[in-house]
Amino acid sequence: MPITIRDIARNLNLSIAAVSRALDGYPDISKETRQRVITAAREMGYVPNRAARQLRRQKSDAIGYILSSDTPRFASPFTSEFLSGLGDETALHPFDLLVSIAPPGADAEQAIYRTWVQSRKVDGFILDQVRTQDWRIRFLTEQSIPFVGLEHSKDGIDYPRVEVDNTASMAGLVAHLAESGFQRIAFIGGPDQLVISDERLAGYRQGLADRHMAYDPDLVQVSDQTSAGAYEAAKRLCCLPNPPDAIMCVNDETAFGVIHALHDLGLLVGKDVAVTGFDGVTTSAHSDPPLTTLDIPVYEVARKLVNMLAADLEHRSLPERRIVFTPGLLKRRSSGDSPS
Amino acid sequence: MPITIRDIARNLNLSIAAVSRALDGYPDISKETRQRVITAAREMGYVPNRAARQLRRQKSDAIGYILSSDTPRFASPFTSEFLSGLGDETALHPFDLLVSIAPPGADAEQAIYRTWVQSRKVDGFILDQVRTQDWRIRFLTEQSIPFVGLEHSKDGIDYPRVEVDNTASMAGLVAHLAESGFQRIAFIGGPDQLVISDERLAGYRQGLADRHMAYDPDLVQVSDQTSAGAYEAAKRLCCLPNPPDAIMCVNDETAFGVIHALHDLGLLVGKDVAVTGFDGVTTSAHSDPPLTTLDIPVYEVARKLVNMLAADLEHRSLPERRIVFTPGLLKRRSSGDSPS
DNA sequence: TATAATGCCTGAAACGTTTAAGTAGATCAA
DNA sequence: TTGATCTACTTAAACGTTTCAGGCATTATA
Repeated sequence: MPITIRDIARNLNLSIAAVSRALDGYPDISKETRQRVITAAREMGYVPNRAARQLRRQKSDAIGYILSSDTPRFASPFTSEFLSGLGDETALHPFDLLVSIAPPGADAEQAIYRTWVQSRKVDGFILDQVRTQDWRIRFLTEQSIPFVGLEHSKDGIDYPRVEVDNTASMAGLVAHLAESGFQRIAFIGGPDQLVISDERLAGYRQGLADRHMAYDPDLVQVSDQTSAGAYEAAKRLCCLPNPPDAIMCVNDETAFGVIHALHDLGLLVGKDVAVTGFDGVTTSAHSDPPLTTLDIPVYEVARKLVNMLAADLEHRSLPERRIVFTPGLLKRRSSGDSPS
Repeated sequence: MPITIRDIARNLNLSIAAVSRALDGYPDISKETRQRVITAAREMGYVPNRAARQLRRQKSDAIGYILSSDTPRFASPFTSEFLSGLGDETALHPFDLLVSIAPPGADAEQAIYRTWVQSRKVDGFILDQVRTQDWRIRFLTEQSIPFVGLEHSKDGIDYPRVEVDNTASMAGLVAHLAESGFQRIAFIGGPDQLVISDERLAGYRQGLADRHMAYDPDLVQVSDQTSAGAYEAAKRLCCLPNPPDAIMCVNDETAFGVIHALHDLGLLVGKDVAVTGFDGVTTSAHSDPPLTTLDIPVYEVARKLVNMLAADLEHRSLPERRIVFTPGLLKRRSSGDSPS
């Protein structure tokens, strides 16, 4: 039987209220009593019962992250780096991290968010894979549940968030490919509700325009951010009468699938066809060949998000409600650069 | 304000007890009443308050996984595949998954397990990175907290677990290297309290003995399962007066560090020096060159563990208290095999 | 000296469930 | 008719906290 506050009270001949207040540091308990309580608590190995505290305080001291079904898999390098940041940072705050997966289907996703909100399982949410129109953002705003997001939806709601400068950096990457001599540049995007798909595609188009290169709709494929999906998309591109000599991808995972497909087609990646990713996951440095990509510090981004949410939940004012990261261009062999 | 059982009771002119029992399916509620309750609950969007339920039932419906500080990082491929399995499988059960990280130091680790147990944060634990003498296993057994583990400690306690046939498979891998013509085989292990370090080293030694190859203690390095640590260990090995022509690693992460070091030393991996890993994480297929490794279905293993724990917590009897996986040998270019 | 203020503590209610124990009313056996 | 047995509920206590509203000394103020 775990020790309760009542045991301490009995031992010290105090009321449970006094013990509770002493532990919480209320000023109407004498210094001396507080000391006695604190040492007794430690000696007896007291740990507050979470459920009781939650029930009374009406909060859970937990933050939630629900993997969207748009996210390929729990195990994708992006997700794992992201989770890693979330986990490491939450550990530094008095919060728990609750992770789950939304079953596929919009209804199922709504159900799980609703349940978590209603059952007060968590006090706030971390959102990623934000969509241009995102019901989650409207829902949580309505319910006044704190949340932070990676990327900004177009719902016209201002929430604490981290953004990546997708458009400009993609345009820059187009320029890099063009300078390396690649002429016919394709793009494989993700599900098109996603903000990143939208913005990265926009950057691709802007990059082409900047260099006065023609935009060919045949060269734009929609995929699902998985390497399996990308494998198929790449094959479709290579079957075109006039196939591309460069394939830009919405994320690294997609790029890995493309590289795989090109290998299978006997094409030399970085020479016959350039490939680029987006995210700069650590494994991108170890692919064969190493992947040219736009590096976002995923781990840091995740930590920042937790930080923002924690500040919000603790009613500290946020230093910045909006943080913009500009990805760094990592030129590697997949776009023809010689090994460093 | 979320809907409570009390709101339903008021609406239907029933006692809260009746509503509670109706929802829980007790037989002393008439079919008809139960139906009314259930539909009302659905219509009103009732979701039970977890904290209240936990407090009353004295359980949390959550299972815990605390990353050991022996684990390199949240973001290692092994961990992420493992987490992925845990997450996917818990989602299929009426449990939450609570993940945290033990701060370094044995005391800090004890503190977090104690806190989780005492505060009843979770009903059971998943343990990995099991050590030959593992206080966690003794502690949880003492406290009668259910848990399952990956690998079996030598504490003489019988608990539900998944084991990998480390020794035999490592011995087999030695044979494969020897057959490929590698003569001087080194081994980089992990922290030596770990069961896997122990058993994989034993397998290495047995493999040498099987082929009547000499065991040279200089060729055995202890590292920390990270690629950074392995990088250093590999350099130490290569500086020996009589350096190895093959390096076997306790896990894939270690192998990645070794490959990196060999690249930097200008050695050709798979030709000058063979490298092998252990785990068969998905990224091992995409390293440069692809890694020869012993494949454990990490994802499946994690799911099995959750399954076992869930069965235990739900008082279903376990079909098997001990599951042994035999890793498959993936021969790839890092040990000299030509690309398939 | 009466009254107010202060310091330090207690009692009791509340959070939303679950569950043991109790109770009307109907049914049934003798 | 009496009492036993069911059925279908209700009452109330409990889980371990937090917190509101006092309350009793002691000290300060008028």
